[in-house]
Amino acid sequence: MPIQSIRSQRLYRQIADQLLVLIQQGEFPPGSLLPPERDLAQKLGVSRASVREALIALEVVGQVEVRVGHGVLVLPRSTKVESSVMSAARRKEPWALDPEFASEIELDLDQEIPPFALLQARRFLEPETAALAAINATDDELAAIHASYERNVEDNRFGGRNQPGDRLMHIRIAEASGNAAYAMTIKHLLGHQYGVMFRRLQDLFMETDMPRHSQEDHLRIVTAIENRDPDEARRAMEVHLDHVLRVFFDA
Amino acid sequence: MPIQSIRSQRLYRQIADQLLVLIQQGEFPPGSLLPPERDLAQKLGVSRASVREALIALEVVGQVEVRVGHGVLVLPRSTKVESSVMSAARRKEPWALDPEFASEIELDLDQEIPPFALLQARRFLEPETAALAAINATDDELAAIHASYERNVEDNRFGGRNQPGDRLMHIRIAEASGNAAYAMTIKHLLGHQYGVMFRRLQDLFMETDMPRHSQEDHLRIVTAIENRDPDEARRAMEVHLDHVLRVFFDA
DNA sequence: TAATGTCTAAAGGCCTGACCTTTGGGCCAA
DNA sequence: TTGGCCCAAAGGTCAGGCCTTTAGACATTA
Repeated sequence: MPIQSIRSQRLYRQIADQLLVLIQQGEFPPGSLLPPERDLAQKLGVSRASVREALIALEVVGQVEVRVGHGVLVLPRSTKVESSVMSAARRKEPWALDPEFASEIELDLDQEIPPFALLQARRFLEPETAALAAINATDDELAAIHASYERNVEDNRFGGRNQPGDRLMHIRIAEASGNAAYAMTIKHLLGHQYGVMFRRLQDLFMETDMPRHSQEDHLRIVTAIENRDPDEARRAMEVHLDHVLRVFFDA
Repeated sequence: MPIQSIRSQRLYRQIADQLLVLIQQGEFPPGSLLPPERDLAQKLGVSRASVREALIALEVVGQVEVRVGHGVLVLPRSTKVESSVMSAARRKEPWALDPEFASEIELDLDQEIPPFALLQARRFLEPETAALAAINATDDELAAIHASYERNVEDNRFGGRNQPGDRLMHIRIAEASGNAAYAMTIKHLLGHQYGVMFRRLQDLFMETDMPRHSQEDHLRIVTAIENRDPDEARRAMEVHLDHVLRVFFDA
């Protein structure tokens, strides 16, 4: 008689868990700010005190940084957290690691990567994911892509420097490709775009009219995917990333 | 002129620090209960909410355990962890994570990915890295690639089921592409090829003459890279991965 | 007598609403 | 431009309340 021990998780842990998931899914990418405590409390249907407790838990493990009077900053995944999480995964599946293998290879997966390298990799990868998305996306996924596009439009309206909607859209497209490996890869690549160097470059090109330009690109991509036109989706994504690369290159 | 940055520590950290000191001084030895939250709040002259935040911080780092309706239990802890917690709290450095907490958090970046998806992604990505490696590899990197090839030959001689040399070679090639983002991505993709499903499929095709076949493929790739022939390297890698895919597909 | 059920004080869990402090951007004057 | 001022927004903290769980005292029953 296997009895399921019911453990009503304390609220702050449930909240922290949920926030972590959202962070991992690209809803709140590293470098962005979480919604204000008050908003979170309202959206989650809990009190602000509980949200604060969750944020403190996340702060203690190095996932976020709370800045007084400013907001809650999502930190890039620290290697420390990553590794302990991975070791947890390992515990679950003992086979995960060939010790001999691991010791030889730098499994330092979170080393800083030059922005240009990241963009080049995306330039190679994402046109393919866009084309696949045009073929494989479910209706839900189409809706998710469109929602992220709308969000990006919002971002631009307020002139936000950090564009969660942008990144979210690229992630949603990869997810819609029907290949989880692509989705994972894009998430990783985007998760890395928050190093110091990237920040500086980003500040630079926000001076230009990149955002509007970018928005037109995005619309073209979304439209192509919704029209189930893989070739056009691929082209549109290529054009978009070429624009981004161009701005970086000029800088 | 060393300027002392004045930073009014947030209350919960001051409280947590003080509690840690008291615990270390034996005021609240491991196994004992802390005073009730309400008492602590009164004695420290702060609100109960702040005390709770401090307790949660201590709980997250595994220093105490909060038992509903009972009290706050002091856990035994190595001094090493304690001190690093305190200094980390001030410096905002990533710090050791309470294993229990970590295991509760499911980071979905480490979700299992279907073997086929992984292979397809590699099929798309690796021909490119091979071509880039043929162009950009340094002499050291060429040597590393060759060494991993030799090792794979060794693996096959002993008929090892788990082929570290194989994976190593693919990683070395990606590293030699001159783009750290590709290297990281390949490492991630290969790091995922140890799920249960993959293992089973692998066992299957080890029955075939795949290893020898694979070794020929590898030689062709290595040779092309060493000859600085990107097109041939790309083709060779495509052929190799098509072989692998074929075996999987038949299974 | 021993097992079982009931009551209750105390402890943590959570919420509401208020007020304070810090931050950052906009605005205006020097 | 530069500097100062103002103000909205966001986090920091507090007070007090009500709910839920726990564990032990106490009463009940076989």
